Amino acid sequence: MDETHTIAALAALAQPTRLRTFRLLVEREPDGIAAGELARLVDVPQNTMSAHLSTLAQAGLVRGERQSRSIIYRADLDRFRSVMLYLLQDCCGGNANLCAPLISDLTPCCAPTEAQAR
Amino acid sequence: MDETHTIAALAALAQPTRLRTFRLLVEREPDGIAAGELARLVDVPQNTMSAHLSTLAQAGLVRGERQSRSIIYRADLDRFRSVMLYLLQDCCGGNANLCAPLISDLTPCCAPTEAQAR
DNA sequence: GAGCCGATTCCTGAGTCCTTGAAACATGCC
DNA sequence: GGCATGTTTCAAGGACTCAGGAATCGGCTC
Repeated sequence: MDETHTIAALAALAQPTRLRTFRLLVEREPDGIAAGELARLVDVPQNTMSAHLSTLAQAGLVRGERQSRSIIYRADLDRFRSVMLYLLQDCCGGNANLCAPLISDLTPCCAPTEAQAR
Repeated sequence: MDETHTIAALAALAQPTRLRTFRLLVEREPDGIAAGELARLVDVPQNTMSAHLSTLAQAGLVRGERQSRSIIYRADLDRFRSVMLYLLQDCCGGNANLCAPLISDLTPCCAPTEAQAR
């Protein structure tokens, strides 16, 4: 994950329709949602949604897969996680105070299990 | 932290000069850096930097404080952290798999101490 | 093949962002 | 006051973004 990719991801998420869309897709992992249903859920025309999905896809945050007539979109959690990590990296390189409270806030809801810890 | 503020923060960071500037400020917490020195470090004209700093300030990510002739800018880590939390919230609300590896990646460098844990 | 449906592509007008020269403002020092 | 320094504000042009109507494409069913 480098600066260019991070900028693309941030720009992709810095737009109400796209942020909502992406959050819907994160919620619905790993099932995904069809493009048309996304348009309905977010209440925008299909072509508008298509343009936004293409932005998100270009940023690597979502991926679409054709399934008969529909195209099912899914969030790429790995990519999203690495964007977050890139942004939080600085804290490791000199400012542990940034991450520590964040981890504290995050841990109660979904602490890593033994199996997941590396 | 609501959607509007999050969008503003993401848009503010989704620009190379501003992202670099913000990361410099995070590194240099809690000392801060003067506007002019930031312009020199990032290699942009002073007025360009001033415009970017004003965007970052409007998003709540940085704050400037006059100190004699200079204006010292500092990153607002609390604000930044709450943006991150907003983005990661979904994982708590339905998708623990997103956060767990992130916590694992983050913990080695800066685990919360007893005093900081809530 | 004909028709339909889901999705994308093309296009265009309106709006916003980025940059930078020039001007203005604030502060400190003589 | 006069001047230098650090910073912001103003204005303008070029580039990019967003939304949605119209046309097009791909795939299914009959």
